[in-house]
Amino acid sequence: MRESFITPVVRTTLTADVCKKMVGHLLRGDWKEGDQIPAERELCQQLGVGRASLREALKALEIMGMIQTRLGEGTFVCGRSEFYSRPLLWAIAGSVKEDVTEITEARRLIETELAGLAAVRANAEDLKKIGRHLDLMEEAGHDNARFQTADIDFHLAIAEAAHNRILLNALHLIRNLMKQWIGSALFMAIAKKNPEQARQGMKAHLEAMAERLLQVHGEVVREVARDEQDSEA
Amino acid sequence: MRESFITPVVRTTLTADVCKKMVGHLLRGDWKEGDQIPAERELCQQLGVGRASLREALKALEIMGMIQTRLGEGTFVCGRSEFYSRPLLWAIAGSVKEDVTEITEARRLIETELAGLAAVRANAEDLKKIGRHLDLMEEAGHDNARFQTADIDFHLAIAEAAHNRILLNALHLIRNLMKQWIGSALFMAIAKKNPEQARQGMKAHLEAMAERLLQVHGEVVREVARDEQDSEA
DNA sequence: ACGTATTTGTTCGTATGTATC
DNA sequence: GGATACATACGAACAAATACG
Repeated sequence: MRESFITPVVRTTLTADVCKKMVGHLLRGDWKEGDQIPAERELCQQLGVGRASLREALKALEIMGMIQTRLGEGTFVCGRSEFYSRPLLWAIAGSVKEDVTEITEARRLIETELAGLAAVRANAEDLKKIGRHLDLMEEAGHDNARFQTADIDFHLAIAEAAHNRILLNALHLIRNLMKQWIGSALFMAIAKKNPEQARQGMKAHLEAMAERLLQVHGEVVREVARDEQDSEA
Repeated sequence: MRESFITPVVRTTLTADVCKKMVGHLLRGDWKEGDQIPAERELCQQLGVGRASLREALKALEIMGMIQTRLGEGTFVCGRSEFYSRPLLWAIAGSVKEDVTEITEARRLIETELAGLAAVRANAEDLKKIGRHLDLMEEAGHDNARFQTADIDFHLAIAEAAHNRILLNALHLIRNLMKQWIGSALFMAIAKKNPEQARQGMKAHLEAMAERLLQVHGEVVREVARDEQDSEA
């Protein structure tokens, strides 16, 4: 059977096709998180495209956070959360330095609600993880570097206990803008499965940090300005 | 004063740097929506990089929906909504049913809170805009296309009245996944500056839409599956 | 209607820096 | 240190589509 119409030419670029195909592989699970995907030159042959076209697709996927290439090593598959949040990061990149108060507000909202969800949904494993990070924070004492790392993990554990990846990613984004501490009352509230108390606990701590954040913001602004000068030169 | 430590070497690729710089131009407004940006070879010289590096950055931006290249014509700047929604399409392409639930939850949270903020912060101009879109929704009647457009603008107007760009952007991203209607009770609550009533109003409407969204999701999955078959052939 | 210049699409060759063993 | 594998980056060249005189 033959088509009587001339097939309408759909103009697609090789790069886009390759991109689509690779996204398919990634989402279908042919390439799993942490896997190393074939080398560039090998992929070229398999796909039957030039190296430049492949690299353009690869770079696009990397900037979107789906894969990560390490010089001299190869290309590896990133986790889902990474690739969900990366485009968001680009999207808000322009508004970041504009207004810290808005970010603070957004964070307070998201984190407060996540704490509430966590209080309802956290399972035994979640609680164990949260408690472990809380211990690490205490152990860190006045070692600021260690404390911050533990603090970040602590917040992340709570967010994970809420079991909502979208909000988790949103928090991921905002988190990088602020380093801060948190008390133990919050953990207790979550452990006791008291959503309202958990919300209030988180809220109070975050509000207490708002002032300190405004100070930090000054440094961030200067840093950003310096970066732009560098790239401008 | 000099640092006694060796500066930690930060490894960045040329492509990423170029990408960053161009995003800066786009967000800063040097290149506006619809504008044609300089030709590839011209940009190469201006930036002092090879064409491959530039093209990799360009392709990444195109796939993210920030720019659009047309063969034989040039490269043009896309609108904001385009570049907000594009990454989501990639992300959603392989999402499973549970993701939709999470997205719905995230949206309910954000939009609910935005409504509450709007009730506190909306000024006269905001209210006028919200009211206008509400009128358009009523005028649309059973014309679904018109109704949806008006509805989207209506939600957007409320979000804008909250005066928080971070949350607005987040909503922007999520909004494209869902088309739905909203009643007028919400508007009244906002006009009356009643935050709690506004929150409840928005919440009820969004929850009512959750079921319908799960139906729509089935269609999306089928559409994506068809696209993949095409690209496989 | 035709041809030319411009612009993106695509490939290849080559040189270099980096990580692993 | 050396060998190997890999990504990084540049430049040249040709193809394809479009715009413009």
